[in-house]
Amino acid sequence: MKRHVASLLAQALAAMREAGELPADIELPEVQVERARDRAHGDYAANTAMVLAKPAGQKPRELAEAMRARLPASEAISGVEVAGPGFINFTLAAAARHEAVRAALREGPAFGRSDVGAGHPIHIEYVSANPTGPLHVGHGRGAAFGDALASLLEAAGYAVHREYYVNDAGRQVDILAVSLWLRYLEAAGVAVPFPEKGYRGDYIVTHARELLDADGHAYVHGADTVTAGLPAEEADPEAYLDALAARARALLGEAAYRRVLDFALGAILGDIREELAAFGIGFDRYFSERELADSGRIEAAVQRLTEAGYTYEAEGALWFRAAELGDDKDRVLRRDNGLTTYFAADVAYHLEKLERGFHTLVNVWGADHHGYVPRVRAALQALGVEAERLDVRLVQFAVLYRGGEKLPMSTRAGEFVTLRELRDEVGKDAARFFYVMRRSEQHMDFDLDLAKSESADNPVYYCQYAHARICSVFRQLAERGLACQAAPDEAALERLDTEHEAVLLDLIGRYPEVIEAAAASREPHQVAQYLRELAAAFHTYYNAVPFIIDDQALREARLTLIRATQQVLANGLGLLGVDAPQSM
RNA sequence: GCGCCCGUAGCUCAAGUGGAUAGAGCAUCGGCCUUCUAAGCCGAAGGUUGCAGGUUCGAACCCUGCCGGGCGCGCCA
Repeated sequence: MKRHVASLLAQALAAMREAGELPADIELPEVQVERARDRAHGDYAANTAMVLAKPAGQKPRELAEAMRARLPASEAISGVEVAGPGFINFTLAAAARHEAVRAALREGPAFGRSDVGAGHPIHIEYVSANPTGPLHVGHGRGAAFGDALASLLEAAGYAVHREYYVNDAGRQVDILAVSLWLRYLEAAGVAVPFPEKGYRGDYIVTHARELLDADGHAYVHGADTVTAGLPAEEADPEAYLDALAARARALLGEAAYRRVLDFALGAILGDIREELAAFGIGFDRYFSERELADSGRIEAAVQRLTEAGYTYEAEGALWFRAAELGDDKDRVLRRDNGLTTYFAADVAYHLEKLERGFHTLVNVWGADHHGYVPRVRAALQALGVEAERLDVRLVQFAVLYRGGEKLPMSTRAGEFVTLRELRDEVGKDAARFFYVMRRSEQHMDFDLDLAKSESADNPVYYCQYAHARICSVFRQLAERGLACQAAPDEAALERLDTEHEAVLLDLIGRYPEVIEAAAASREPHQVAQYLRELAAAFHTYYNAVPFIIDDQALREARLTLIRATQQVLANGLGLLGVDAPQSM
């Protein structure tokens, strides 16, 4: 519809130029049509006349009037007015307004979906939490946001691939293996002091026992053998930990060490996947950093940067000239000990994604990684990749509140709240809705009490209740031995003449545009915001107007309207990963 | 110190990405009410969009400088 209005305007402009009402030498602007913010301004508004006023050397309002005179007639438009500083406002004909309701019921779950993405392959990476411990509430927001965004892009017609990048290589994984091994020794009765910087969580103890159950005492060594000759921990806890890891590898041998490491990774990744599944999130692929390294792609990526002339050696390391491409400083690709950096792996990963055929890459990262964006951008740029192909969405952490008190959150002290705990407390639906209710870059306060409350104050509850309430109306209808007999296309929607109904009709008609706009700007919160508006409009309607009335034609018109509302609520909530319950 | 993000009603946040009179929900105040679903419904009040300049027909949005908050500034991942 928006496009239809825009094309009418474009035709008007062309006609004006043809008639000599516009200078032939000026460039015609791209016609912008938007939804009128105020219903008193009709349904759609165009600012074309104001944009054109200056180059055309005419007054905006006069220009608008001239355009109005040249507009082709359209069945969908019942009125055109010039208002304010020079807006051209369009009012939809009733039939066009009703079409949205009929389309919602005809298309069902597909209503709101479009093909603007044209099947364009798009890769979206999110969560990607290190496999060294359970997901916490910081990951939760990235998970909810990333998944909603992926669904949104799908709804807009993109071929979406969801991926989780697993950092299963490098030092932290060795520390994980050592941590688990030490807990395993404890479980087997060998007491080795647990290092300060090891992973101290209970989950390590649990999985260590599982390893003992599975493999028996195969990896047991005496406490003295484990610690003999290691540097003092007090002097340098990190160096001690590395020495301990080296010792584990030496004592166990490569195969057994690898077994312990893989067991630890598998167990923790299993926990993570389980939690994500309970959170309603699944990935098309878990991409292993280790496989990336084994495939030689990291070396290849470094090589390509070198061939492109963007590397140099200094202080024993290989550097990438990031500063030439907008970063603050140059970055190390290969350390003086010969190992490649995390950054090098990430360059390789991004290249690999592009080679898989994804034209657009979306990365959902925690906002604490923002300093990392310029160097990745720089690397892609150095390899000739257009900057627009990578979109990094930064997600701020949420601060939890309970009873008006801020919950302490410190990863170092190990007192982080896990996603599991959050879900146990407020439920999947509330958690997911709250997480995506705000713009991702916005710092956000997460009120646990509100999320839990079963009241209209709770936005999730409010939206879900609207859906359940409509279901309930139809149950009531059946109990009275009635059914909505009119097919959507036959319902007498012209009988809907209250302001409440006008608002609902308007909102339903806007849904496809909301999806398209939210996908284009990659902002799922627009959908959440819209759903609150829709639910509010429905509840107000419900309170003001009875549905189950004697006048059959009017009754069925109203039932058709709320059935369409129900469909849109279900579709929108579905995009956000929130259930639309039949009853509450 | 440098860089990025943020600053909107008492509180939590929107504002279709430069449009018309900056909107919701809590909380506050004033009425009503006990209904297809019940935890209510209707209305009012609440603002120099951190401050000061600038850009233009038009700025919460773009530019500059301050103020305040968050994060980042490893040959860690």
